[in-house]
Formats: sequence, C-alpha cells, structure tokens
Amino acid sequence: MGQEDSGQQDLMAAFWQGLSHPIRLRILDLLRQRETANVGEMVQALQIGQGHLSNHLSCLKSCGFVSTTARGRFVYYRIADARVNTLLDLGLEMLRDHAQGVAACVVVGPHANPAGTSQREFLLPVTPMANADHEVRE
Amino acid sequence: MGQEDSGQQDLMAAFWQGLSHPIRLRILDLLRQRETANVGEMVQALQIGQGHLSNHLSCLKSCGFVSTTARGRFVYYRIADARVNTLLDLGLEMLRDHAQGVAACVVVGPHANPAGTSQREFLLPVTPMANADHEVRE
DNA sequence: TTGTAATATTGTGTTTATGTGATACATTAT
DNA sequence: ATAATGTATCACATAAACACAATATTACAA
Repeated sequence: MGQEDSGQQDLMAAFWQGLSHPIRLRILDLLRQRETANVGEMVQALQIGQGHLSNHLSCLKSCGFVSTTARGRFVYYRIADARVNTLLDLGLEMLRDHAQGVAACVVVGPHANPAGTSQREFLLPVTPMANADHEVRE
Repeated sequence: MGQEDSGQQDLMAAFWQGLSHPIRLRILDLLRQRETANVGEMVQALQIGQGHLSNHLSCLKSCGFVSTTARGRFVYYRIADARVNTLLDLGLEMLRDHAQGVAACVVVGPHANPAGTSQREFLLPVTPMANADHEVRE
C-alpha cells in the first residue's frame, strides 16, 4: 500500500535544509558575487564569529553547494556548480510570488509564533496580483 | 559596510525550509503522482495524523508549493505550479551527486549527531566518482 | 436545528538546529 | 623547534521546529 521509501525523503529534506538558514544563504550570495573567498574574508564580510561561520560552511560543503580549494593555510570557497545558481534563482523567483505567505508561514504549530510575536517582516516587493492564498472554491 | 539586506535572506530561508521536512516532501511527491488529493486521502496514503498532516499542508500552501480547491467540505490539494516540479527535480538530481555528504552533514555542531547516534542512512544510489568532499589542494 | 464528517487550530512535551566561546589542528614564518 | 595565523571542532545553553492528542470550525445531510 502507498507511501514509498521515506528514506530518500529524509535525505532530500536534509539537502534542502542546507539552504534553510539566512547565514548560509548570505554565504552563497557572497560567493556568487565574489566568485571565491576564504574564511577570513567571509568573517569580515558577514560579520559573524569564525567558528560559527566555519560550521555553516561545513554544512554547505557537505550538501554540495560549495567546494573548496586549500592554498597554504587558507581555504577558498566557491559555488560548487551551476545548478546551485539555477536553484537559487528559481527560489528567488518563486519567493517573489509568495513573499507574504512565506512570511506568515508558521511552519507547523502556533508555538513558532507565540501569539503577538511580530510576524516575520517581508521586505520583498510582493507581486501585486499573486492570489495570496491560492484557494479556489467551486 | 558590506553584507546587504539580510531580511530577504530570512524570508528565503523560510521558503526553503518549506521543503526541509520529509513529510512535506512526501506530500509533494504524492501530489506529483496523483495530481490532486484531499486531506483524508493523504492521511490514508501517508499514514500520519490528520492534524499533523494539516499543519504541514498549511506550511506548503503558505510557501506557495501547493494550491487548494475546496469542494464541499473536502479540500483538494495539488502542486501549485511547474516551478515546484523543476525545483524538486533539480534537487533530486543534485542529491544524487551528494547523497553521502548530505547524510553526513551534521548541520552545524556535533550535538546534531550525538556521538554514536547512527549516521543518517543513505538509501540513494551514490554516483560513483562524485568527488566526495570537493576539496582541491594546490 | 441537530448530528456528522472533513479540516484546521491549539496546547503541551520533545527533539533538533543554532549561537557562543574555548580549544584543537594544520601550515608557514622565525 | 617554536610561535603565529587561519580553520575546523567541541561543549554547553537556548530557541525554534516537530509530534500528538484534544478541540474548534465549517459544510452537509437528515
């Protein structure tokens, strides 16, 4: 009976999670602009702790979003391959049409947004006629 | 100086997180096969609690991955648009080349995999020569 | 209107991801 | 060898995401 191997979905979920953190996304953005950068340079640009950054970099690398080149004691990171850019661009495009909904997404459970806690702000231009809730009634 | 608006990255992270959960991915897979299904049918197919499923559906909908059509007291869900499929296909393709790394990704910090806790299993065929750690030394 | 079925919400207890600071490693310069 | 610099790891505290059970809603049918 239905359902299929959920094992692959576990892995897939872990894969997407690699992109589910603002710092990791900022790292990718930085690398898309600078082409390449070592840890120290990124610490400077992103203004976060070295160890912390290193952990995120490790995650991005494991998931295959970035690759590295060690030169002496420096380690240069860069976007792993074109598909990463494709993925990021497509995501951004979709986000444009759902910024408001994403901002409101409580990600399962009200606890995530303890009554009153300011909704996530959406500083992204929301496409005007993007049927906010995609609901159709017949 | 440097860094740019991290606000958009927060939203983008939330967007990707919509895909970062095995149940949500199973829902999307189901909808890619059945084209459309109501909550009850999905409860059956996925074998999970109705409330639980409903929460995940809510998340997927907010983020724009699925859309709904209410017919009477039934609510039919379906993949929102072609881009969702593109995204999922591309992700799967990338996962094939990094299954092992993703499985090992400790997602920042060792606590995530408390010493000994069996590594995440990878039941996905790993592409033979996919340079596991993408490291280059010069 | 009353009862019921189909969905959506909420309350609460856990698990897992993240933030920090300290520490271990590796490589180059003295 | 020894010190200094750049990166990766680790331990601990905290917060966010999740699972589950119970309850609230809404649309229908009798």
